[in-house]
Amino acid sequence: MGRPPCCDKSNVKRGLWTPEEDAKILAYVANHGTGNWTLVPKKAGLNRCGKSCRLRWTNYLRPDLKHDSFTPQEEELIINLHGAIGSRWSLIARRLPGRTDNDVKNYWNTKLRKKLMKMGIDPVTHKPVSQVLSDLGSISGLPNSTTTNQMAFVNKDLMMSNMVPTKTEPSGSNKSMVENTQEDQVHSWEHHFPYQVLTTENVQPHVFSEAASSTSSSSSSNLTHLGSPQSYSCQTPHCSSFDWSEFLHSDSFMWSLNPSSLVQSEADLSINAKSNGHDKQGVASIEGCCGAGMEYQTKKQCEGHSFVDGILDRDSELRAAFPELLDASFDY
DNA sequence: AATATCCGCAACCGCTCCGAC
DNA sequence: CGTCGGAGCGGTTGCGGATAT
Repeated sequence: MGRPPCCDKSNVKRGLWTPEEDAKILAYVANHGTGNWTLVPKKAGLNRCGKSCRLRWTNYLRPDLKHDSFTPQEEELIINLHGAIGSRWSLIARRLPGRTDNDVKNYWNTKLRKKLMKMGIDPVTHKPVSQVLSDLGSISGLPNSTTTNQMAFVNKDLMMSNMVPTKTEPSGSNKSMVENTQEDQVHSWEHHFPYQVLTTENVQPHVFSEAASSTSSSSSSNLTHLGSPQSYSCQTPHCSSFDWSEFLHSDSFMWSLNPSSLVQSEADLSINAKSNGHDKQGVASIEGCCGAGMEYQTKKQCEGHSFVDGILDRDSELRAAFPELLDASFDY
């Protein structure tokens, strides 16, 4: 039994707003302020759902909104924050005065996501594509048939895009690579696991052919590796037949794209990794995520802690944090 | 010039959160 | 403590303009 609709949708106007309707909203808000949007249509003389009125106001009519294009600084901030907290658009938007969550979300989906994919970066995990593929292939103890199915839930757009990592971004906007955080890894799980339960046999050949055909030169070795079914028999980082460190080293240049890239440590990210709810903790937590993280990477490097070591450390941490994923009973 | 395709944005949908009762 | 309902959120859809054929 779901909750009843907020209004009678058959009797309210939908679609684009007219200047007259906008004027009514503006006049109402000027006189009464915002709040209790369900009453606004009636009081303002609009044949619209209250929810629709609220959206129109918050996404378009609010006087403090910017309507010009995103600046490179805003762009970089969005990428960094998305890397840190994922698609928490409202939280990201709060860091961008004059922008709404809808603005940020649309900008991400239409511009930034594609930009990252062209750079060979998975926009979901903010990891190099080859590493994402490696991660997918390295889930332990899977029979070949299951493992090949995993490939079908790899971001289709990613497969369709130019997967060749490029050292130089033509536009010169080599956006920050965000070092993998535990949260990123959790995001990876969150985004990819649900798809594993799907029956994907019909997709699989397509995906593999996409992967193979769209791959060339520098990254071809990695993907050929993945495209070979027998190579899935054992791909844990500690498996003798597969050296993850060596594998990752082949992409290490990706991680030096921008030495001044923003990075985060787990300590910086106090955000609850599983905070899918609209927790307010995240608001405060992201405050510190764009600064101090730099020190973390530098410190680690100074300690002789290589990037690959970091990945392996985090792999161990993740395995410790999610032991059920290693449990044979955990059925994909 | 006409048509098809792509792309960006505004708006909608369905869900969760959370405060009031 | 449970229910109700407003508010807010993220994902998705669909329209209209831009671009390609």
